[in-house]
Amino acid sequence: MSVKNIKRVEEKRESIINSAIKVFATKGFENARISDIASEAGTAYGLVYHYFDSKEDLLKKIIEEKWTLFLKSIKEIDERERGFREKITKITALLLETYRKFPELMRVLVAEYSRSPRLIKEGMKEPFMKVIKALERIVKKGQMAEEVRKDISPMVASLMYMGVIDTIFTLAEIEYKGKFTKNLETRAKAIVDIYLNGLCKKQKEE
Amino acid sequence: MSVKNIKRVEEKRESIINSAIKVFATKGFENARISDIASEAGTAYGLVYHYFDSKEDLLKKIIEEKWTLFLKSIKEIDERERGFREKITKITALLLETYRKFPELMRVLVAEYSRSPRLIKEGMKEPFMKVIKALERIVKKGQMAEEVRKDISPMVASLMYMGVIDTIFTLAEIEYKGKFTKNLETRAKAIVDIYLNGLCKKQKEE
Amino acid sequence: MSVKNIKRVEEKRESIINSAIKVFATKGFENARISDIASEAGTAYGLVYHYFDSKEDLLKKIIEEKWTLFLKSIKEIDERERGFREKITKITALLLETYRKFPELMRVLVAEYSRSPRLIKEGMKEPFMKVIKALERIVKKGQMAEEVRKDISPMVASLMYMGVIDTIFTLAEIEYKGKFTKNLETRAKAIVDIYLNGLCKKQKEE
Amino acid sequence: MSVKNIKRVEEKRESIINSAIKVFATKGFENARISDIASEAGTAYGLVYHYFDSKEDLLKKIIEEKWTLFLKSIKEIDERERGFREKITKITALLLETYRKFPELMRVLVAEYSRSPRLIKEGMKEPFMKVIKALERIVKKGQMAEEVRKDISPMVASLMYMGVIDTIFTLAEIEYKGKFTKNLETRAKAIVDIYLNGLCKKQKEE
DNA sequence: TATGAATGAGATTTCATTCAT
DNA sequence: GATGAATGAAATCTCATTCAT
Repeated sequence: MSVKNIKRVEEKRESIINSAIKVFATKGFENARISDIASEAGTAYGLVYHYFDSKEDLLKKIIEEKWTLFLKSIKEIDERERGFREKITKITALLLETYRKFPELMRVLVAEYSRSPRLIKEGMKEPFMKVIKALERIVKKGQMAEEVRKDISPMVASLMYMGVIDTIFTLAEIEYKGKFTKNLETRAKAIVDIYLNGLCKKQKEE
Repeated sequence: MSVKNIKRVEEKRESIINSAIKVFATKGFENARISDIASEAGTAYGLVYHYFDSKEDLLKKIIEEKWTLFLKSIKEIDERERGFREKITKITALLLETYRKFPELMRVLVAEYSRSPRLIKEGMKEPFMKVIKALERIVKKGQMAEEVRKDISPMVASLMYMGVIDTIFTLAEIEYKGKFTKNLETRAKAIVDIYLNGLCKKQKEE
Repeated sequence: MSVKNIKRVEEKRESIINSAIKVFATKGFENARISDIASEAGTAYGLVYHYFDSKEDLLKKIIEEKWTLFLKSIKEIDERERGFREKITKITALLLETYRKFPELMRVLVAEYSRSPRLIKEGMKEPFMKVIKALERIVKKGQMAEEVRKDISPMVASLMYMGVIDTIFTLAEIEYKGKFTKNLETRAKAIVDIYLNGLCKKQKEE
Repeated sequence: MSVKNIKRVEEKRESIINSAIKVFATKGFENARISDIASEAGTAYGLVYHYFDSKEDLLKKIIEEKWTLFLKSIKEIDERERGFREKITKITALLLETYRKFPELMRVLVAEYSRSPRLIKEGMKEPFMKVIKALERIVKKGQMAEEVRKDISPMVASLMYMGVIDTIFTLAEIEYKGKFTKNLETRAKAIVDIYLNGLCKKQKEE
């Protein structure tokens, strides 16, 4: 096979993945039809089965590939940035920027973890859990640097960060119908700020 | 119809609702079959259609009825308790206690809002939004009493509180397989504490 | 049982029959639900089964009872009137008048014979065939009186008369939406006139 | 797709249509099951939904396609033949010949108009009404040529012609169980003759 | 690779009918 | 008589997946 053909094949696969993301985000996994995805990608539906084993496999590959990309970026941010606040700020900026560009992608990635996790088939939570683990390491370093409270388990702090991101996207859907605006960005920062500094005013005696 | 019969009918309806909650929580709405719900309730599947128009109607009624109960309790707590922290603590205790007793119910109620809201059919978000509105009033009072930061919009604070609850249940699923333990309770409190006081240590100069 | 009760029972049965006629005419037999008929009659649907064995039995009884009434009237007209034309005119007037008063009834009676007759369950064509037989006798007398062509079999002439009636009702439905008007009456007479005198002008040499 | 494949696909579709005609004619639309049609056509029932949207769509397509064919033939006859009687004779011959070859088809086509027209879903009466319109033009020309009575509206005359056809098929069902015989043909001609020349003897004084 | 015809398990929903009260 | 809860057979329709071309 020529190099050009390999590229064309890769493009086709990519195109199916992107269509699947759009359809999964719009209709949800159960209501997404392979034929929707195929026609969105401009191919015959039979072709989907050349690249993926099944509809579930397609979702699994999306989750795996995309979370793995984030994992890489998160690790890079962890290495590059100094303080915990800076790291969280950068990671949030990355996720928001991705949402701005590919809102459907983020909806799929986050929806698929925040649904009742027991429903998630084996092999789909691993990529997400790796991200949690990476976040845990960041929290731990923050605790060692006396920047983060030590009475909170890193796992809990990480899971809650993902909840924060989920909340931001829920807000985006409810109030902004998925459109990214300056206003939304401001509110997103406020949500992260609650996570970091709390909703209540500092109590004097502390 | 005799009083006894009315009661029996009400029990049957209740029994179908409870079975539906269990099945929706276990398999998810899309994968729940009416026949699962019926056999769980010990009735013929046709009977489900005596009480509910469709599977979707069944979910809608559950969401409506149950969130409405919470709405009532939240309003009572708002009236009874003084400070913002006390109110949030009491509401959280109520939700956790309900989770302890009926984990499937809480999974259904929360899952149905945290799904991409666009997927939720009209008529299902209203009850949830009423709860958000009730929380907003609580936040506003907290701001007026100088207990809550005024730079956060009540709507954002309320939505984030629901995200906090969601995170608690996600944790319960991931780490405790849905079983309620003392340990989980402690961690739940920690999560609410982050929401109220922040994850980071207080900065001296502030 | 008191006389009053017998009457009340008879009224109930009548009321169910009339509701059934309305519903059968509106939705067709297959799409008519027993519950439609019952609620139209203002009773519980279970009660229908006190008076009739099944939905099919209900239709059968309607066909039988109502066609039998017509059969009686047709025989009376046959005895009372002299010429063939007079008899046909009187019978047509009777059917039209009934249509004016109870269009649904006529739609049910005629629809149930003009549908592909093979589909009609045993026991439903008998009453209709008795009417055909009565018409045949009228035709035969017309032939004996040299008023009716002798080259047409009475059975064919009778069947065609029913087709004429059917055509009138089809016209009423298509052009007048089932409302009886003076205009419709004029056209109905024209249709019967074609039946009696032909559509074409008389040929001179005949 | 190769030419051969296109042909095979077309054959399959045709085969489903023909099976549907048979089943609709035998059991009636409401009682016809898609699985009956499919097994009659020797395919899986799912395939029916590749070619048609629903059972109703299948009937609609049949009505449309087949009446449209007749419409074409009727127009041709209108152009080719001279007198009104000749045209009616030829059209009748066409319909009878089709009945001889495909009795189920004719039963479906005619049954679907003679059912209470209100029951017929939108989009099904149009093709039939086009035929009526074509017949109306034929009647009008007959009137202009002084061959047809002018006191009859062309619409009424056309509708009645369809009633005549319906009567012929009813006769065929009742007396000949759907088998086409010489005898039936003679009687069919008699029925059309009544339509053209009337059932009664010419009155002398006219 | 690419296509889309073909398959059939499986789900929802309807509703005539029964029957306990 | 009257009611309507309960039953479950049966029908339509969907759609993931296979596979011949």
